[in-house]
Amino acid sequence: MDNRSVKALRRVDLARATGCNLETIRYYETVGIMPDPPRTAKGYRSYDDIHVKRLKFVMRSRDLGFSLEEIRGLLGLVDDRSQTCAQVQTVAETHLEDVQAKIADLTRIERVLSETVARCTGDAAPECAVIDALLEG
Amino acid sequence: MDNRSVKALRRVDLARATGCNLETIRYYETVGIMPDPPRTAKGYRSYDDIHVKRLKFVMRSRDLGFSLEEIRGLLGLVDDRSQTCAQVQTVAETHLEDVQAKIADLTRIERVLSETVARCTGDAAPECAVIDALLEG
DNA sequence: CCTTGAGCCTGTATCAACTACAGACCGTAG
DNA sequence: CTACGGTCTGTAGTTGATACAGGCTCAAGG
Repeated sequence: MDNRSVKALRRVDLARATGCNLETIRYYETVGIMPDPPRTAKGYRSYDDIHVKRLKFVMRSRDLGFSLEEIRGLLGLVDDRSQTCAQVQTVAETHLEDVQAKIADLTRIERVLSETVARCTGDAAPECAVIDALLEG
Repeated sequence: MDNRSVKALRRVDLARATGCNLETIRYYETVGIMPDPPRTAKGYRSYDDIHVKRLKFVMRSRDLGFSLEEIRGLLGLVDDRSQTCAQVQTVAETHLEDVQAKIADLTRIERVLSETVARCTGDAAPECAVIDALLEG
């Protein structure tokens, strides 16, 4: 009988299965993003597929720029599935607006910066358009 | 005789003149971004126009997303003006590339996020496209 | 049986860039 | 005189990890 899918995983296995840093897993446990896993008689952490799934969820969310606070919220909604969709939509839309605001900020910065750099002669002189812009702003 | 321009400023005056947080000024002093200002007989910090100028430079640079490390570098070039332009150009161009990379990242995130949110029905159901995307990714 | 190496455990320190607070002192106006 | 607002220092907290120290355990190879 094939029970690979319920095989107990060590921490290093979980790290390999997800690509997550070993220490980061423990960090997520201490801050409550990941549950404290069951322990073996000797006190070793013992993981299984649900941990792999949850950690992947967390990593994908982090990859999309959700904060750990936001992820905590999303996980709560996953765990307690009632009225989920509308609430998730709110979290995601708020985050989307944050991301769009950041893009707008960075785009402004990019414009100012590239305009300024373009005025740079790049020679060995002590006069520099970038410095002037920063000094006179 | 009008000597407003050389009037000694207290820390709170410097904060008001620049819009910088009071505590941030001290922080910049401890990390060497701002010089330790002269003290009065009673040990109070005493600032003048050069501090205002320098702090404004720092704040404009921060606003453009330069790290304190990068700003330290720029300030060094301002203080010791020899071969400035070419070196400043290098710092600014590297930073510009960082900014562009961040914009690219965030744009990818924005696309994924808005596509996912668009599939959201937003109703009171426990099924949610966002959660599914994060779970199955 | 013993050693070796890999893995486990905990706790603590470090990073950026601030922010905030505690506890004490000072200086001036009413 | 006392209240208020300012100053000083030192230290802790924030976010999201990452790294290391010091010690324990386990499985495989000789």
